[in-house]
Amino acid sequence: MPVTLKDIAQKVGYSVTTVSRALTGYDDVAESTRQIILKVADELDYHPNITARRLRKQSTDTIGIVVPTYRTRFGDPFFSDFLAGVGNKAVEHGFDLLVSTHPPGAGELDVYKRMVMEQRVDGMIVITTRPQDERIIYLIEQGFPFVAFGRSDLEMDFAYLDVDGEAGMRQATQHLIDLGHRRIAYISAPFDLMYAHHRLQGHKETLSDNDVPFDESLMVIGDLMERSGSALARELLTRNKRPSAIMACNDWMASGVIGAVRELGMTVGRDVAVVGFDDVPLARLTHPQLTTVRQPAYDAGWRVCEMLISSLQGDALEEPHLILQPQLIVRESCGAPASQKK
Amino acid sequence: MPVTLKDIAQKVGYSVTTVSRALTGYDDVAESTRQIILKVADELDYHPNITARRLRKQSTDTIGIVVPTYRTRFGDPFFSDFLAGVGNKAVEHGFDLLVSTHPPGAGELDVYKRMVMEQRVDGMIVITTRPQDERIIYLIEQGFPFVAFGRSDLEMDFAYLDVDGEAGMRQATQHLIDLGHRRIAYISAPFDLMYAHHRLQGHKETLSDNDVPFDESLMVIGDLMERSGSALARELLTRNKRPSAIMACNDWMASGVIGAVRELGMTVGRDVAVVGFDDVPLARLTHPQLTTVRQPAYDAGWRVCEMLISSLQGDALEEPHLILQPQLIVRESCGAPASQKK
DNA sequence: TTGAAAGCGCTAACAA
DNA sequence: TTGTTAGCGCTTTCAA
Repeated sequence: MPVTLKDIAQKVGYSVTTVSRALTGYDDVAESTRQIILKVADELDYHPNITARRLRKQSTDTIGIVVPTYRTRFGDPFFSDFLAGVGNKAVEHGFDLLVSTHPPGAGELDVYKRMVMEQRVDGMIVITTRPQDERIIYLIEQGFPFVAFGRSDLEMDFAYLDVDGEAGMRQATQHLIDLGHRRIAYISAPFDLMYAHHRLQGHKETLSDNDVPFDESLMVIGDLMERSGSALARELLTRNKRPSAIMACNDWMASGVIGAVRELGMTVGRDVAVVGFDDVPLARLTHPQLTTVRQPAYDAGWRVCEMLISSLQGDALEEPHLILQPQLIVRESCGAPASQKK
Repeated sequence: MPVTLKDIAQKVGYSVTTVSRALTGYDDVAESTRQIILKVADELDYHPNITARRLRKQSTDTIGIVVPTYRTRFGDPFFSDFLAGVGNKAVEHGFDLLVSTHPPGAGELDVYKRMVMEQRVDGMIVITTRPQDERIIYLIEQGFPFVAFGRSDLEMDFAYLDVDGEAGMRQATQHLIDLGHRRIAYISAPFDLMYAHHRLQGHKETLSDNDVPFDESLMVIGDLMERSGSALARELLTRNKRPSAIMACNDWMASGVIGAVRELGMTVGRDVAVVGFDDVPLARLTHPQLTTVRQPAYDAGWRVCEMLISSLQGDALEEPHLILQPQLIVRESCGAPASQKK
């Protein structure tokens, strides 16, 4: 049986209240009594019952996050680093992290509702935002504290941190154009993800800035998995007028592209340039190493969590809309297109 | 303000007790009253306060897990799949998953103590077990429910699920020997991890079974990261009598080995065979594709969680010591050693 | 079939 | 400086 305040109170002969106060560090307890109480609490190895405290305080000091699990894994390897950042920040401030997974399909919103309505958590972190995001709409309507990783396309205002996908794709596209590429294929993420729009926009604008027409037929949509990257690349590269470069919306699809290029007997970086997005650890391990756009996943998780904790502690966020700048990491998977080299 | 039982009671004119009973599905409530209560509860969008229920029931329906975060990421990419498995299983049974991270260093045990003593969770999952595992000793001493992923080297008995690392390394080593390799380097995991011992044992036994002497100098210890794999490989491959094959205790180090081999101007699979362990998604994406031993991470997480939930629900585990068999996945990174091919 | 009362362990307003 | 009292929202005897 766990030790309670009552046990200590009985042993020291003070009231439960006094014991509580002594242990919580109030200054209206005589130093001598405090010493006795502390000593006994220590002897008995007392730890407060967190549930009772929560009920009384009407707050849980817990942050909720729902991680999409696609088939048998985290939807995106990006999330494990993001989650590490969130977790470390939460621990630092004494917050618990309640992680729920949700296999693909409907019912995602219910997970949020449950966390909110049953008062399991004090605030939530929303990831993989969508243009019309019902989770965000719900949380705003409920007036429930949350911070999103990613923007949305709603009228309503809310706190978020995002990585500037537009700028990221600008850098990447410009890089390819500078290398002489004109026929650039683009493997997008599904457009129900908000970042797919930002990234595509950056891509299009950069083409336009350089007077390269955007060729609709060179844009295809992948499902973020490696297989879809390789399948789409195979299709793109066996066309009559094949692209000289392929950009993918994440590193996993890009690595699939690399595999497909190899299978077709071409050489990445010479025959076809490949660019990814995210800079997950994998990107350094492909051959040739992948040129990609670095998103600071751990850092983003850390800061999103920080924003949420600040607002939970009543501090108005001095900057409720944070945009981190991604960074083009040039490795080996690009190069001047074959035609130029001759 | 959230709706409470009291609100409903007031509205329908019954006592809180009756409302509680009606909502919890007791059969000693008149059907007519139940209907009214259910209707009003629905109208008011009532959801029970989970904290109050927990305090009353003295149980949290929450499972705790502490994920080691090494620098800025999960210590092992393996964990994200494992965690997805745990999470999906927990959700399925209505359990919450409380995830704590712990940056490297001391104080790991304190995270466990806090979860246990403050009664945050009903049971725990322990991962990355060690030969003398203070966390396991602690949990056993406390009589606190837990299931470990991995074995230990303690006198005491406890429930665990493990992957048979010995058998895994047996298969891998035998594979290399069958291909004609005799000088096989072995990059171990640190020996404070229990599985490092099992895997090495499998390796040694297989050598011995095939009358290949174990050469102490060919065994080195890595830190599980890619860099250490490449550094150690560089060292091994620039020796006078260099190994014809290198086995690594996980895929990340193996991918580092592949990189080092390439840098040294040798060819993986022809000059040097490389074998990994885990079969993380990365393994299919290296070039050449990595021959490795598959650990079913998602499945392991799923089943560990299932074991824990069973025992929390009072069912004695019919099989408290589960060993999953890993599977050698032969891809392209091995081959007959160069000398044999001639 | 329903309700009153007690209490899970804690904190906090108020009184002494 | 300390104690009394009340109550967070729920479940569960026990009695009516």
